[in-house]
Amino acid sequence: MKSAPAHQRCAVEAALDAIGGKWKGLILYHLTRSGTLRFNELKRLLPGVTQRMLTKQLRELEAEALVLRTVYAEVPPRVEYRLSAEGLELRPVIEALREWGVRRENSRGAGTAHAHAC
Amino acid sequence: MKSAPAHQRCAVEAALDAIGGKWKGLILYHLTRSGTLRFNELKRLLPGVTQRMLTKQLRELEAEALVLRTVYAEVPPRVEYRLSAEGLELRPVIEALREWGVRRENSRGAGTAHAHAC
DNA sequence: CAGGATCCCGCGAGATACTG
DNA sequence: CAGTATCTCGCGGGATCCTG
Repeated sequence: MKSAPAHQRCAVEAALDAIGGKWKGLILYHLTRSGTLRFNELKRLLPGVTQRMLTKQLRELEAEALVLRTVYAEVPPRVEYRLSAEGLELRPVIEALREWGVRRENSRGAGTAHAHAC
Repeated sequence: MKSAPAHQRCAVEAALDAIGGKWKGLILYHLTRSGTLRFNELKRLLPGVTQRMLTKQLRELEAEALVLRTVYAEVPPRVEYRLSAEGLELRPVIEALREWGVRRENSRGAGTAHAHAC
């Protein structure tokens, strides 16, 4: 737990603290789409992320109880990540954000073609 | 021609790029609530932000066409910030985020009293 | 009041090597 | 495969001073 700055935090501030990390938004987005993802699957979906950063972001999301981590005692090891109940409640937020992004994308390059990789 | 990163950016990625800065979420939130805010008003609403950072974040939001900046030729100078039409369309996102934050806040400290400063 | 210009430091984050 | 452990560097961002 982090030391509170003794400042009256509003809900939006707290929310942004929980999901505002560099890769957290995208991680949550991909988990809402895929349901369950292994470490390397997630890594492939996040172009440019390093293992170190991905691990760190996942650990923080886990600490916020937004993401669940399941380790299977196998060889080779398998670790799966999925949203917790609390994390699933972020879906409306993510969906609204996605819709905004799509509308924005369309109203910009009004003529050009659009391919969606994700 | 630029060397293409050859990576297909999705709408969510682009959206997070636009509003993912350190203070941008909170700035947008306060602008949705207040409609119009002067520089120092905004600064007071963001505890811990420095002028430098606030200026930088506002400039970036302006460059993304999410925030409009109006300068009044007065003495002392007055500068007002408000959301553009495109920025206003973020309201559903921000509102969904706020609701999530409030629900989360309540389900955590289930017994304790809650005062809302903002 | 609303910034711009400078200086400067810490740590965020990349690269690499190693491991259960 | 899914991570830790180190070392390292750059720049994000704070502090301070100046100005229209």
